[in-house]
Amino acid sequence: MARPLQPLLSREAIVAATLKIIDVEGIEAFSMPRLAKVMGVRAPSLYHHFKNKTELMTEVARAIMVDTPFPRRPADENWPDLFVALALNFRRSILRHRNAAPILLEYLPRDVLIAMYEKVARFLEKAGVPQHLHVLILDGMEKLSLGASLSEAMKTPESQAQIFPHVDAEEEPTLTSALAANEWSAEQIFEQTIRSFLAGVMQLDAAPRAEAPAGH
Amino acid sequence: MARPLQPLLSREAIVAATLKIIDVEGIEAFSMPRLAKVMGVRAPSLYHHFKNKTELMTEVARAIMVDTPFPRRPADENWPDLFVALALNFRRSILRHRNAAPILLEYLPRDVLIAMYEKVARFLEKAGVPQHLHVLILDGMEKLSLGASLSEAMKTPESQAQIFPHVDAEEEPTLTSALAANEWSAEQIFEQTIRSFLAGVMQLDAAPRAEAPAGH
DNA sequence: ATTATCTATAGATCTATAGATAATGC
DNA sequence: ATTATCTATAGATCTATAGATAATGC
Repeated sequence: MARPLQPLLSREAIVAATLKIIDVEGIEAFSMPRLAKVMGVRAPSLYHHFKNKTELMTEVARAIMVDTPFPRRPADENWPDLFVALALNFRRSILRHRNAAPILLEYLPRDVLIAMYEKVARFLEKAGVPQHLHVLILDGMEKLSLGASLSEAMKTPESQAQIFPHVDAEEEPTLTSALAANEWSAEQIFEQTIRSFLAGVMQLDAAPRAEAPAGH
Repeated sequence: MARPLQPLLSREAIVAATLKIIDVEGIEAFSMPRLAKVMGVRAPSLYHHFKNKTELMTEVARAIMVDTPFPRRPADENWPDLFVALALNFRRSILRHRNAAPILLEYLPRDVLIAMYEKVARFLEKAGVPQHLHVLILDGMEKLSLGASLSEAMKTPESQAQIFPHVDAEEEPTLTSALAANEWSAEQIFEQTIRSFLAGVMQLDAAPRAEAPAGH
């Protein structure tokens, strides 16, 4: 065919097709020839749009995170709600493409996150949260969101319902009864964890610090 | 050679050699022929000890986690110290083999973790931490430890010193000044995050709950 | 008989480049 | 001249199995 009348490929379409293959067939099903076949072209044509597979995967990881919605800002005194909402959106973005979790780990789009954190830091400032806590708060939220989402994403379909898979009532009686006493779903635990973390961080400021006994 | 006088291979030695290749040359350098060469045998001999690559990788992930030391138990009233110590040990285990992080994500040895959580749950019970909080505490610690360790492990050598890589002072002034105001190293933030989370969880119990107004 | 190696190899890919070709836009 | 496809292919692997072989242990 040589050059077609209308372009058959675009970076966006290639990224979308890549995600679709990974979502449906899993990450090991992906290859450039497989992608080409899905898009009705030959593999070398893909290299006209991406210089190599790494560049494509970088873009895929970005696509997973980039349209995580930034939540409506709550009233200043309810600032923790922003984190709950943002963390849940983050989690939802990752779980929408759970098969792609390893790609996200490898190609985590730092710049996308950083742009969000700048917005959040501005909000924290406006809400009167002491500046020396901002990095702790942002980093903690990132780690919790990543840990929760990635480990959730890697669960097998069978173990998706359970908080902790593979617990044996005989061998782990205490843990088994703790699980029975737990009142929350995985998502509720996630929310509660974020809220507890933030509440604990604020205690740091309420209590006098070694370097600066008075509050800020 | 056919059967040698002394066995050349063992599961332990194969796992150790696998980790060494991955540690030194990275995950993409690993293959069964490469492993065989390092061990001075031919690739098919490896299949006498592991039925396939997945079985080997499962064992590798297990080896990374399995000798995470369980910390000395602190006095009951200092129970959060157990989590700080355990989380740091967990983190250290992962960072000892940072190139293997993707394998750990894919083959997370649930049973190893579960055995630890049973021990921790027993300690929490003894220390008088309300049972309905145990799962929240364990899950939160797991997510924080995983998120922090995996994202730390994936950092490039250049960005390992920074809390947030790729922050631009022009584009992210608020975040930049928050970073300047941060007093902690990555490890200190990690410890502080764990402590804050646990402090926040305990507030849940101090405050009356909807279902059960009084404490437990 | 079982164990632990080997040789040989099926069979399936993959990534990426070189260079041809035809359509497009200046 | 540039763009977007194609054909052809170099070149490098990989995983895993079948079946041979020789040492071991009962």
